[in-house]
Amino acid sequence: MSALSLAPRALYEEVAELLRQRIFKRELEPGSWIDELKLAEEYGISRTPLREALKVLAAEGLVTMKVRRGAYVTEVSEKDLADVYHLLSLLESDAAGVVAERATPAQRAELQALHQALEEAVEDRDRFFSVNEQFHMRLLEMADNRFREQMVADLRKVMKLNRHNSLFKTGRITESLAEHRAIMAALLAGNGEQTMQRMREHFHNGLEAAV
Amino acid sequence: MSALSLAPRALYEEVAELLRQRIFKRELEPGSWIDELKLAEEYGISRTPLREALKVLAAEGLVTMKVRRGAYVTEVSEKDLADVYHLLSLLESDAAGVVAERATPAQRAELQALHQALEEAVEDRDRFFSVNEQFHMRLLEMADNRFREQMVADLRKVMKLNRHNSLFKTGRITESLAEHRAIMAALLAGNGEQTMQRMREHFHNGLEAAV
DNA sequence: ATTCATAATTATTGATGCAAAATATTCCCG
DNA sequence: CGGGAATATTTTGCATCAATAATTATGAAT
Repeated sequence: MSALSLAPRALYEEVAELLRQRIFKRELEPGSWIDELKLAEEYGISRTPLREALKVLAAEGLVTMKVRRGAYVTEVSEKDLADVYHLLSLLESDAAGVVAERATPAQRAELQALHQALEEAVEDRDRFFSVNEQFHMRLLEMADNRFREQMVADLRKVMKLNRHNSLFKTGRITESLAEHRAIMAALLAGNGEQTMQRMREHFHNGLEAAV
Repeated sequence: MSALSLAPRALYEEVAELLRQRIFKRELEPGSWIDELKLAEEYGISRTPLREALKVLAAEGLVTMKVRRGAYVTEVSEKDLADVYHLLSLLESDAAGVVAERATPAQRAELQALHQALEEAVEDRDRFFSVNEQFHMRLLEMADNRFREQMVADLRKVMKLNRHNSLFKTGRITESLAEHRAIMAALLAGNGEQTMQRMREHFHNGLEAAV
């Protein structure tokens, strides 16, 4: 148990994070009812902060509140996943286009460095995914739109409700890298339209067949 | 006061709606602190449902929670408004493109009818805006992506925090109508790309100079 | 035996109370 | 008279308690 925290969050925030983890780990299964009393006892807290945490999670789309029937872990259909993925593609592609047109030289260099790290991680699966994640993250931050960042974060959480925990097809590192290379070229050239288009294709190719 | 409601919402939902209205009416000003105790007394309720309502509003971006310092009405900067507008344009344009490609004949007819109503409302300002709102609403619904609908709804709420309550420039009904006509033509032709492009331009032209 | 109604149990929702923390105020000292 | 520390007040945040609504179980009647 982490005794001290530098930025002391409210209890309901802590609980929200704990519940998120349990939902992603499928300890709390989609569609199942969330027993407030049991969880409150389990965490040794009262039901008040737990209820507040559930409201936060409901806003994120992770749980669904039914009037007078409590909270349920959200069930995502195949269509839901496709819808969410479509929006992620739209938002992140646009972000890439914006960055291509507006990024400072320092930012371009940073992305280039991340891309280089990606090239060098081709042998190391885990590292590749980790650096890839970092790249998308930084790109999003550089697009400098907090509302988009929040939306993408929420959409990604919904994506994690899926039993296939990865957003992307496995075993296409080589193709993915080639696409990344093309994206970087357009981005460094400052071509927003092309960057956006290539990022969109990258997403399209990366879509897990699912099911 | 409506005595009976078919779908009885929870108290915190009712309160959330009341607070939304007060925020939009600027009775609660952006940046100002929200006095839980005073509001609870005013509504004759306890702090518990009020606190839950505030969490919902925080998720929508209307209020901002500060640890151990309570809730504040969110302040939106000019940049925030531009960012939100950019995302609305992105999401709604894409929706239009999707509808152009996937709409059923019946849906196309419905949009056509709405457009016709718009043409006929050119003399009546209020009616024009109302029908226009309806058109965008139905289009969004037809795109059939509940996550997008939720996001657009939230973004529009943030937009309403602005003191200029309208999203669009005033006194450009003629131009707006011409753009709508062009959008409809592309939509009825089933040309998704063109519909999207024209909707994006429509948004671009409609952006209030703000400030 | 099956169905409908009523009662009992269970769980959610709202109210109240208490403790900790942050801010404002006051008092004392330089 | 000004600055800083200590105290007091205000307010958040969590816990406990009460009430309302829903579901399930039980019993009676057809």
